Amino acid sequence: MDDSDSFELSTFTPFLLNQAAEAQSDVFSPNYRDRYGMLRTEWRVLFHLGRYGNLSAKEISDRASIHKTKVSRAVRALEEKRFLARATSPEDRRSERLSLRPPGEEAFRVLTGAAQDYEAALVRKLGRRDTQKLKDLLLKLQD
Amino acid sequence: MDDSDSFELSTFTPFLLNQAAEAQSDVFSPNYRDRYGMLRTEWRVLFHLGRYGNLSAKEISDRASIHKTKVSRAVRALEEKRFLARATSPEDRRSERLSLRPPGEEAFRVLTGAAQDYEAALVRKLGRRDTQKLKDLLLKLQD
DNA sequence: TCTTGTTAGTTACAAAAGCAACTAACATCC
DNA sequence: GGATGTTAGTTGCTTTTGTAACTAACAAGA
Repeated sequence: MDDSDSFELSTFTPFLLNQAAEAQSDVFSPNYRDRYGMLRTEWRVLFHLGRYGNLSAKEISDRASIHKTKVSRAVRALEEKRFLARATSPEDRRSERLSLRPPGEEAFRVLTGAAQDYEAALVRKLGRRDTQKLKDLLLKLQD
Repeated sequence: MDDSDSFELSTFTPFLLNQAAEAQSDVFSPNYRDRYGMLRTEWRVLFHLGRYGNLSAKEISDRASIHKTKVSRAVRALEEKRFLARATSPEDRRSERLSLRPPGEEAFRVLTGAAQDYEAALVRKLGRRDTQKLKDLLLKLQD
């Protein structure tokens, strides 16, 4: 058998990664979608603000590797939901300080709880060592 | 510190998976995008036909877990590139047998080669054992 | 044969993402 | 101070995806 015959799709890592990422997203996305009408990017932005405090859109974009236009739209959506407030930064008026408002903080708590439950279920499924191993490898993959 | 403080984004698996999947796709996608003007779904459909022989759209959809509308559009795009041919199935006229034409087979060979190179680079980066471990865990995640 | 239900594949419309161009604010250099 | 370049964020337009409705073919039971 030649090379192309022996090359199984199930061994092609980008494909596996994509499948796994979509499958996991399908499992978790109902938490933010059904309950708060949020998109994935909105959930990620909310998470960053809740976890790391007030940030600018640029900082979120850099930290989370999300394109600035996606962040811009997510911020507007979260603002319309009254989940966050914007305040022009005094030292640089191009930039805006984003901060969660009480409903946003509440959503952050609920979703973070769901995320922890999700992780706990993952540990039950893969075991603690393998779960950690998976994360380590995924992190290593990003360099 | 309370729970929400201690929950790091970098430990949330769906986020890590998504980041890693996007990063790997950014690395590999130029192979099919720049050279053949293909989208990811087209590459996946091409791969299935090249690797597993003639299939129907439904079979590809099931095997690859790609929604039938995405498969339908990818098949049309590949047809327009003269990469595949359709033939109504004799035993069920709703279904179409899809088969690669010579240019499609050529693209399949080229891209499969690139995929093998990609995997080889991954093994150099993570090591053979860890690469296999990663794949095993990703597969296990999909149940 | 005539319902009733299911399946393969396509299409139409809406939602979302990607990309480039834009504005306004800053920074630097002369 | 004025020209030049850069940065934060937004907007407009195009491409791609998601969802639901649709057609045509099949299947099975009365």
